[in-house]
Amino acid sequence: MAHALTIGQLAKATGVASKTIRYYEQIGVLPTPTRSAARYRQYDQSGVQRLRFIRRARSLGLPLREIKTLATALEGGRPGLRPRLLALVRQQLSAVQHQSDELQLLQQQLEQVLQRLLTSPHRRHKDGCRCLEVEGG
Amino acid sequence: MAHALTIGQLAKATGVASKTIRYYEQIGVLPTPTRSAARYRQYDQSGVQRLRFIRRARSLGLPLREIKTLATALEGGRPGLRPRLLALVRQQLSAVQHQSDELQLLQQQLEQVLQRLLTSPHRRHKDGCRCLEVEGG
DNA sequence: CCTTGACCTTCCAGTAGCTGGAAGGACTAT
DNA sequence: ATAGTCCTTCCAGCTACTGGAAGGTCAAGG
Repeated sequence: MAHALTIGQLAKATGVASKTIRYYEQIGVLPTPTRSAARYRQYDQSGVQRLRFIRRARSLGLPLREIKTLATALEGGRPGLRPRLLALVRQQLSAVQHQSDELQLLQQQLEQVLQRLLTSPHRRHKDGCRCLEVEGG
Repeated sequence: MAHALTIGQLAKATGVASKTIRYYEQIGVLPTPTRSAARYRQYDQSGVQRLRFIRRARSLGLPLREIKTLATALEGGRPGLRPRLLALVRQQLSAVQHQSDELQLLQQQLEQVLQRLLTSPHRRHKDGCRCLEVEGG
């Protein structure tokens, strides 16, 4: 095979650790590649493409379970990919917005705690430590 | 023992599942409680306090490993608690801010993908699917 | 006394997405 | 031949729980 990549070369080309690539294969997110005589994995450009797709999806926060479905549909050129992807992205977007709200609340609470720790006198905590208490917590 | 709570009652009082309480005990975040003749766990008000402290810390995103240290120091009334707590909270705050930035970027990327999915024509993906590509991704 | 149902006990296993390490084979350069 | 770096497999661990099986306990009702 011309231009066949070993797992290490694929790892370098994509910035994904070899371990992670094997793991993706193990759980079926990546297809099993061909092997050399010495049982080394051999990848080509389509392997690079697929791995890049997976990482983009991961970086958007999609779970591997979903990515597996998507990537398989993609490989097979099956229809219904776009609606599924659309639904997933929308869902992910609202999850992210929710998470963002939570994180903002968390930040406020942490700032509150920080202020209290900095300003309140050094009193003993006999009745349980209230030093982490927050409004609405 | 007067006012001894079973694990289920503690669970109700704090809103933490019994399973989780046993888990906290198992990893040493909660101390081993006294037992009744039938080996039922017996909790008192200090158990409630400590569990509440743990949940507040968890809700601030602190890892159980750190909480274990804090809670133990708290129990023993050991000094150096405040500086440690202060450091942890500051650290957590900056982690949260970082996460918040990432989340915001993620949101933009998702919106970008969503727009593309909605507006671009339905073309075939022969050279790998670029439908998830984003600026700076 | 016996049963029913809700509680409690322990232990084992699984979740998500990797990461680390051990033990051994393969390839390259000297 | 040997050193060093790659590759292989498998097993274990991480976080913070959660689910389930198999069995003991307790209070109430018939």
